[in-house]
Amino acid sequence: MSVREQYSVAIIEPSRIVSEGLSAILHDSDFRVVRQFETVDDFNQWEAALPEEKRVDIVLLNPVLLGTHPSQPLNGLFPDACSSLVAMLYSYIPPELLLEFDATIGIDDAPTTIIEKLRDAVATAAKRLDCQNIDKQELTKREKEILAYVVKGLTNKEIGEKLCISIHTVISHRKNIVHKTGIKTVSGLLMYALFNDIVTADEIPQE
Amino acid sequence: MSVREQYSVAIIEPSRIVSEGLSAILHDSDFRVVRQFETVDDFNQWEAALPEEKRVDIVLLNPVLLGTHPSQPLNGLFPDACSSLVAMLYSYIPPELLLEFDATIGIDDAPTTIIEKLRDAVATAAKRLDCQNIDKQELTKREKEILAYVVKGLTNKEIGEKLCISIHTVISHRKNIVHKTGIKTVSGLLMYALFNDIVTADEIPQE
DNA sequence: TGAAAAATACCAACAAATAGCGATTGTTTG
DNA sequence: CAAACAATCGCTATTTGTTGGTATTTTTCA
Repeated sequence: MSVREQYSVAIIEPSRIVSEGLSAILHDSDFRVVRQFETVDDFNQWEAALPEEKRVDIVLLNPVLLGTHPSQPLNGLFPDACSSLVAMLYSYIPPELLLEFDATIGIDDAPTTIIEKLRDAVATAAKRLDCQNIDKQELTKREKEILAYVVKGLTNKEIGEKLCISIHTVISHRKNIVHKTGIKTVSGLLMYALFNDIVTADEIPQE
Repeated sequence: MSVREQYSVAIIEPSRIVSEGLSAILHDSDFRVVRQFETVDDFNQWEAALPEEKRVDIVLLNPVLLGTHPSQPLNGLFPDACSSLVAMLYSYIPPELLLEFDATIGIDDAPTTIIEKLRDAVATAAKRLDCQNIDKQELTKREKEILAYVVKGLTNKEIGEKLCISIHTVISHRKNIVHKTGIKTVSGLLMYALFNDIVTADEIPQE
């Protein structure tokens, strides 16, 4: 995936208006919409028939299509995480469902904003690939979730209550996080979390 | 605002369904919905006529009523920030618009979740008031020195050894730092230290 | 379908941090 | 001078985190 290349985009979006609008906006950019789908199943069917190297660079997906249940379909969607996943938002989506997306586009975003966000998303995906290849050990989804709460300053007990798991489990996850990253201090973990897009700076309570 | 008090709530929400639903859910809690409005103007008119001490504890507001323009109406809404402001979300709202809210309620939140979030919101508002009253003081040179070591991940004992002072002194300094800044978590302190040029990012050990 | 990985849960002993107290010694400053 | 502040040190009690285990259930995937 070189820098000056045109990036291919697939849109999975139930609303034709939104779908067509996005296509129009991306028409004059270096993002090329190769196909539009109305359901995840349609997309999966199409994608399955594709050779590995013809996979799209970006999948623009409306999270409502995933239902309220968390990330089960997502894991199946991108086993190798070779594509960048971007959420198209115009109805309320619980924040925890958005964790696995590389970016989110709002219904009232300006065209320039949208393109900018897509650029960020491919960069994030590229970084994620690097991390997978280079990094010794990637954190699991659950571990990232725990880490996010840790650097936000919640105690183990609070995290356990929030995720409805025992404090022992939280402690176990923390042990694994420390072991995998080799980072023992909260400050170091915060830097790691910021650097790896597990949290953003504005999520850290300054009070 | 004592602990066992009933908190008064005003709802500003264009959808009657949502508005009534919230009222019903809060009916059996210690939150009392005193009035429902469909526009911000309606609310402002009502609120203006109220004596200071009769202001509601919580304003539950649908952010769509604020338009896409950022927080101008919000500042006017609560000049003294005596109330807690909670967002009612069921359509997409740009994240930056949600910064000034003490909490956000999603359309699919369970009643217990809603009540929990409202409780958090009043706590946040109370803390915000405290911060405003005890206006922030500057840290002393020694305190900054301690803070630098804290965010670098040294323990109190290590800091004491490094500076050739007792661990009790370190603890005292830390207490003063927490009290002056109002920041209790290491992550928050790191952000503070970075923001105030007490440390730089590359000084934070990522191991 | 069977093995591996991830998530879950628990224990015990120890280390570290926090809260709430007080107290002494300088230094600055109105 | 007296008051305010900074820096130092001390105590007790309690909470929270760390470390190094073991073990079960669920999920994933080849």
